[in-house]
Amino acid sequence: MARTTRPRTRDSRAEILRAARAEFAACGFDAAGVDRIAARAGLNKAMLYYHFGSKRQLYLAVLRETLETVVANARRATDQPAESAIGRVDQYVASLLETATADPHMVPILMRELADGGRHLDARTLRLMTSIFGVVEGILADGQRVGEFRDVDPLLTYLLIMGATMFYVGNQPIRQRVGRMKKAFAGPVRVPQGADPFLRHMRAVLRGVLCPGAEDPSHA
Amino acid sequence: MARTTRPRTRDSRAEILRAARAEFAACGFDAAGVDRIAARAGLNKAMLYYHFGSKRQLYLAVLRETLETVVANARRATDQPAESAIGRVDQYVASLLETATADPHMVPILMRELADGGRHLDARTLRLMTSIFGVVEGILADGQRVGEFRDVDPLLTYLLIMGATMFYVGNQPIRQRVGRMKKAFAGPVRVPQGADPFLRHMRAVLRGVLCPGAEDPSHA
DNA sequence: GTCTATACGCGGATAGAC
DNA sequence: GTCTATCCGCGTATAGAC
Repeated sequence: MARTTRPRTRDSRAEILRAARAEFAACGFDAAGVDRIAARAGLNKAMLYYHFGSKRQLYLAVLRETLETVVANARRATDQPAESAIGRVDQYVASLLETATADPHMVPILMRELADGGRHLDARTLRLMTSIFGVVEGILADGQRVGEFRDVDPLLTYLLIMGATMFYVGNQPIRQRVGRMKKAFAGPVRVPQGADPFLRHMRAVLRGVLCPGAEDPSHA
Repeated sequence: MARTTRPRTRDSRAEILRAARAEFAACGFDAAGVDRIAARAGLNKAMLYYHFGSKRQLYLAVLRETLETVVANARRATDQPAESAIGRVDQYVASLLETATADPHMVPILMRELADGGRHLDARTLRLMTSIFGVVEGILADGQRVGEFRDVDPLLTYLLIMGATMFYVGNQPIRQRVGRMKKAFAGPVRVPQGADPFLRHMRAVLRGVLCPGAEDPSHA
């Protein structure tokens, strides 16, 4: 009964959303073209306005879907009871990286909205962003309550994880280009690829700042 | 003799660059308007093309100027001989944050170019980006040589610092908005502001991951 | 629900006078 | 070096047939 859309619209709505995500990721809101979105979706431009009303509402739908995925994955990953609070932090970071890697459009979309100063965010979408922070905050509070964690600032920790992850994923194109033209450069710079080096690094970083007296062997 | 531009152009070139930086930061390359840039500069649109040839070359000039500032400030800050390698890391982070705060257009410009996958970067500008990495790499190599640092990956460390700094600065508008509408929210979330909390946090983070057996009191 | 056709302004870029 | 005037295509959005 909560069927707001009719049963058999084929899936033009979903098709438009898919196309819009790709276009907004590639161009950003202002530079995105509704013509291109419609073409990518294999539909006509008028259908965009029939289903979403405006370019902006379509963009908001894409943004919400993206943030909802991040929140849902983070909650699912961290709700599994782990043996320790730092284990839940690890699960959060891994979930974030996996989400960001699974959809190559996620990082550009979020980075562009950040560069826009959150200009297009309405209250509901803004709450979604704070929900992601809430996941980190909850884990840190738990760890601090049982004395496993130091009293570090949750927002700074949240931004550290988010910034590092977004940059690691978002920098991949540039890293590859630099690696390809490394002829004239002296440095045999090992360029880390894939999830493992990053996750190991972040485990070391977060243990170092969160856990008191951690002289763990995870640095080898 | 190396006077490529004539003495008295008033400073229309510089004025255009200033206006272009603001516009590119606010909109990104594709969505930026040469009309708006010319208007902001108090000049005519044709002057843009007279001085820079194309929108893209103008954008590249802005990008290079930005990156050159980052590199120059980072080198100046870290070339001062410090008592320890970790002290030079602190100086690098502080220089980066100060540069990013001094010019409010820097972070959006760099984040948008990152979201674009470095699409507009030519070889020369790409080298400028690697120069910033080179600064971090040099400090880490020095510290590792004298046994002060662990053998952490320089690129992952570079991305950690850069990502955290860009997100801390770039998130300020959203943080302020969230703080302003915190009525309906339970959490009395302390929102860190200014340079000091961030720099203290980063000092703790980087000591934890770089320095072996650091049970320092900087966490209080 | 899906399409075609169209309104109408703004996009980058250039020509040419002064 | 600086300006005005202009080319021409693409931008979002809408009207209305089927």
